[in-house]
Amino acid sequence: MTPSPARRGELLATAAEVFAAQGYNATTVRKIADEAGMLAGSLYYHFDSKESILDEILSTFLDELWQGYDEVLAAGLGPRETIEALVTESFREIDRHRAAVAIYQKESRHLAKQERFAYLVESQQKFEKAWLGTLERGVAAQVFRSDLDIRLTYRFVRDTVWVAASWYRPGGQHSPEEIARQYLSMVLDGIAVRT
Amino acid sequence: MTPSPARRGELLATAAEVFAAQGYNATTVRKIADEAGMLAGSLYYHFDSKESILDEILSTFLDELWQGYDEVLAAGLGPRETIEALVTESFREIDRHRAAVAIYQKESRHLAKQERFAYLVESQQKFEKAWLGTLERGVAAQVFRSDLDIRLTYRFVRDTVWVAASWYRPGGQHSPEEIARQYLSMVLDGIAVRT
Amino acid sequence: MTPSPARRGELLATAAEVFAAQGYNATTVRKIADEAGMLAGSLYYHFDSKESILDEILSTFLDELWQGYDEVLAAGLGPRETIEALVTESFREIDRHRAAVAIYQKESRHLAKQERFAYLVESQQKFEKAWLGTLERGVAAQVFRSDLDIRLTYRFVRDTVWVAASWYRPGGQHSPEEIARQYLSMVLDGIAVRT
Amino acid sequence: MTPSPARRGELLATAAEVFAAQGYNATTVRKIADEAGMLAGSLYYHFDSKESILDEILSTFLDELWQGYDEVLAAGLGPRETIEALVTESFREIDRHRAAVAIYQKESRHLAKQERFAYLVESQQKFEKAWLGTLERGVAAQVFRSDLDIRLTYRFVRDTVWVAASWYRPGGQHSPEEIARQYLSMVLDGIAVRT
DNA sequence: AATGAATGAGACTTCATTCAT
DNA sequence: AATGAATGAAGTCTCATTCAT
Repeated sequence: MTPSPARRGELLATAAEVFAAQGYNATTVRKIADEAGMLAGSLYYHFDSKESILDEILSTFLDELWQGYDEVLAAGLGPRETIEALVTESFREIDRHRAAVAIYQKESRHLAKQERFAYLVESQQKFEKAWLGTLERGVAAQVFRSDLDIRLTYRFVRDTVWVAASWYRPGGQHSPEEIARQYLSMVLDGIAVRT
Repeated sequence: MTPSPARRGELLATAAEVFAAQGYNATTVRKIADEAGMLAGSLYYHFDSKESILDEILSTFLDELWQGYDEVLAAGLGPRETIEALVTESFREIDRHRAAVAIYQKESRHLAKQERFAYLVESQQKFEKAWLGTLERGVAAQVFRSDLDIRLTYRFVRDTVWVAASWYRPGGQHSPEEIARQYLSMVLDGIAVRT
Repeated sequence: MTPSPARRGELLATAAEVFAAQGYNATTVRKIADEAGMLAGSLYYHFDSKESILDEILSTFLDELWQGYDEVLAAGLGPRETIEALVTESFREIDRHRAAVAIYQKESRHLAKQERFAYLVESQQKFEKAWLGTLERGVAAQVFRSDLDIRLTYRFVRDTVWVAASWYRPGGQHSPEEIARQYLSMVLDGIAVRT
Repeated sequence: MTPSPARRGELLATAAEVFAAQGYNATTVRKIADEAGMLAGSLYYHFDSKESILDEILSTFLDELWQGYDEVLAAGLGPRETIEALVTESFREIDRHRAAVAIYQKESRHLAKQERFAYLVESQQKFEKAWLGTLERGVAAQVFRSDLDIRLTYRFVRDTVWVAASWYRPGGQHSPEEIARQYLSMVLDGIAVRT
């Protein structure tokens, strides 16, 4: 007999998978229910609405993400080490919450317009502050190049990490840590051979 | 009986803008019509269906993209120069077809399942062949690092370029060529200061 | 297997209150259960259906009402005294069954169409016979005015009494008997000062 | 070819009729559409929602009602004449808007809780002020009896008039003015023969 | 070229009801 | 007696699409 919170969790995972695969709008509540082996109406015993399912998926993910990030940011590491830790943590989150990350990527921009999803905007601002700040510290400390537009660099690093969610499959040949290592190597040192 | 091509073009541009901002599924035909200053039904004088609007936006974009790419690929450049030319050309396309690129990014994966959009799959395959091939040539020629997983590198470079469409605004402070130059600098040489 | 009659009675009272406040159709079985401190499904241990709850509320009320009315009608009073007694009895019923009366007022018309609630029609016919008959006797006996349309008078007196259920609150400053006295005074003698 | 406002008006009248007959909640949007000879979805070309149909029915009715009432109240009549004019005006409104009045009677109490229908509360307050005030003036001027509870009298007169909507059928044997005359006669002078 | 009105399929949601525990 | 979870029918609403004008 599965107790209630476990069932909710299962349903959320199922829903996240479907949202990620088809897009939130293109996903019907019936599709989720089918996947969960129940009727569409039955979902409403567990959740208020389709939107609240989405909400719970995203907020749960962001809560966990920030737990990891905050720990890193509080550790007092140097700029380069901070970037390395954040990227590694990010790939771990992608590993754990692949579906949620994919949804976040695809939907957050237009969801952010809604009152209910205001926390997406907040999160994105904290995000920017953390990364951009670290990069700036690194430039000041002459760890990162100063000849690049810093905002461009920020976007480059940020995108570089998160787009991975669109093709990443948990249980593939590379562990999240290995992918992080290679990504960091490219981002930090480039793909060209040094001459 | 054939409606004026100029009007069609305007309507396609309007539709692309709305699709990019809200997502294809979340965009109603009425929203497009509103934006174009007409009623929803009137769009059907110009187009067969909502889907055919999307189709025309994407295929027009890809046609132009491949015109540029094919020219680059036919020029007989070295691997590094080819990558540089492809990236630059890509940013030019983003500049010209920002909305179409954004739509492509968000929707191509699930559209590709439909017969009608089979060309998206073809294009993506040609794409992979061009980039991956160039990277392999580069590794062989000892221009690019050989210690990295080549598919990871491919995804890294590819995504890194195209996600830019999600934040790029034509007419901003950097020209597409300038952005390309900085991106290339990061991708090729990394963001870390050389020691 | 028969649940306790006391619990049934409480639940019926609770349900009646909610039906009266929100209307039968607008009342969900869950709302009743909430009010009773149980879950919706649990009501079905006590009752067959939502409709049977309504049925029991109304039929219980009408049974009691007719007990009182029949006593009055059997007492062999004169027409004026009969009207006085019926009105007084009516206000006593409103005092005892306020919710049921309010429901009856609002829902009886369309419920009457259903087989199950045929007794509402019967009751209404007996009702009309009792009141209209008494009024006619009164006109014949020159106790009531003969210059008025008798059906209009009937409706006037009937409605005037029962609508009171919509604002009456048990335990207010006037007893049912006092309200009956004032109503009768208005109905019989009018509100204008005699000249 | 019926121009748009006329069509709206027809649909509103149809909807009002159905709402009055079956109750707002028990009325399905499909029933209204059937009655209007269209499909359920088609109603949404003309109206935002089922609720907005109800809103428009009620507010249109109240607007017209208050136009009539305000004229009466501004005429500077004595208390008895004011009551007579208000009652007559009320029966005229019942004649014109029978369905709307019936809906108002049945639904206004619980609708009033919603923000959107706040005007029902306002109207009801103006209503009370107009009638109660007139009655008080009449008592002071010794035109109405002073031995009755004035609020009871107010409810008596108010209910007396409006419940008529529940049985009134336009085009019956009595004109609204004739019904008003008889009601006023009962209310003012009572139904008992004077001795 | 465009409007106004409607269609019809299908979406999300509600809710009375059932039933194993 | 009551819970927790689910069913299934039905309800409101949305939206791409059609078509006479």
